[in-house]
Amino acid sequence: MTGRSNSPRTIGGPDEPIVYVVDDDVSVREALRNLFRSVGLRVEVFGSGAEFLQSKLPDVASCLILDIRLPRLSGLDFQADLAKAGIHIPIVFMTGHGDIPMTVRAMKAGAVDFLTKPFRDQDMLDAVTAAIERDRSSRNEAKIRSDLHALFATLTAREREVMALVTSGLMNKQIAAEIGIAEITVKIHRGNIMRKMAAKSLADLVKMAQALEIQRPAPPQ
Amino acid sequence: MTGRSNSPRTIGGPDEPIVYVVDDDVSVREALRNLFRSVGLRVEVFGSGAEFLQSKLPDVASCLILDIRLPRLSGLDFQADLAKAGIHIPIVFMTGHGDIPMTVRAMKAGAVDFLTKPFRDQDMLDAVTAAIERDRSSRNEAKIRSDLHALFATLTAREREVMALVTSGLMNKQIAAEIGIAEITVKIHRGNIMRKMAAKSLADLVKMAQALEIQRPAPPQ
DNA sequence: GAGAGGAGCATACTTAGGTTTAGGATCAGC
DNA sequence: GCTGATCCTAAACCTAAGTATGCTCCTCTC
Repeated sequence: MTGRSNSPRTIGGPDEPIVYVVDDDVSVREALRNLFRSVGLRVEVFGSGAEFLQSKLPDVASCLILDIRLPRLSGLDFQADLAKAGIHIPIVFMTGHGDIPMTVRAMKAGAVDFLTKPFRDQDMLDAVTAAIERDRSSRNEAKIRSDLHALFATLTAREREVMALVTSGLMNKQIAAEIGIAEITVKIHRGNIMRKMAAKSLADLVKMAQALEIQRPAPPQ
Repeated sequence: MTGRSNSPRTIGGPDEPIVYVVDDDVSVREALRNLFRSVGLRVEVFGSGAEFLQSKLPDVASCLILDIRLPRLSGLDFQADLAKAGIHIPIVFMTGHGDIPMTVRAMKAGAVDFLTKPFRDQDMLDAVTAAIERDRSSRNEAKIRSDLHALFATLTAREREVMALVTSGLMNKQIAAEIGIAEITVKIHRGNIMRKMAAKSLADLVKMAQALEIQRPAPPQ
């Protein structure tokens, strides 16, 4: 329930998911645009991967419909380029004449689905629904991690060191011995860490350390 | 480095990975048997899925090579049956005449690879190597979870309840108020929990609770 | 060269966590 | 009816954690 509207035709709201279509065939683009608009999805179409890359991508759940056979750059190579560029968007491939190795490569690289033309409208809609749902949850997780990283970034080097040791289960006195400072100083750092990370309890901090994949630094030798 | 032998031909050791081959064509079975043995892999071959199910599977890293077109039960259906039966083994499919929808279905269901006949020996070996590696790490994780569950099973109902509240970050007095007992009793439970779970610190216990996916029980209303 | 920020330490104090000892109450199973 | 397990509690005691005040020293920046 996103509220704000009961209409399935709500298009263009700031939080509405977007379907990007990249295909060199204008008739395919228009057919897909109509299909997605008919179910109330916001659509952006492009004639090439380059065009898609030049557009700015709003920060909302989205997915990409890609023809495997694009004129300049194949869909598979474009998928690889996106991954290298750090753009993670669920991809649904379409193909008129694909083969199994292509399919395997695409799926191994994380494609959501791989549809053969002609496909049923419902199959495409199902794939897009799954893709957007996948993007929604991965965006959620990314948001949580990034918020946590922002807090972690406010820690000083010493505080990070102490945080790793605290969340690995060491007592203050052990930490003090390990890094060669007084126990009282560890307590001060620890208090600062809790405040800066907005942790309400040690359990909280341990979970944050887990999410941040903070490792206890190996002691020298 | 598994040690014990420098020979790549070590076959049949108790910790050696196993490749299972299920194909109704005896010549395919023998060709694959020879291929895998030539690189020192232990192999078991079967003419049907039923035969494979009747054999006992040792607890070592393994993978399954499956023809998509089996006489009685298709490879895809067999894959689904294995999943339903709780048998999780990485599958490498082979096909002489598969299509893209089959490939997509197999990959979505977790297949490691999907090779078209005739395939190059090296492609099969690469797929098997990846599959066994996947099984090895998933077995490792499963082992850790199961050991943890065994410890958790020794806790009484009350201890589990307290563990959930402790690892959610509540103080002893808050836990006592929440479940209506004295703080001293919470401390006793807590001590028992630490001992039974073999946790060396609270941080340790929190990580265990995370791995066990223990949720704090919702307070009534 | 003044100020800010980080790191460190001491003293003093409060609260939280944890153990031991010693019980009482309930319930299942033999 | 006895035994063992579980749950609960109290008193006494000790250790760990956390906070506040006040100070030194160093380094980087304006």
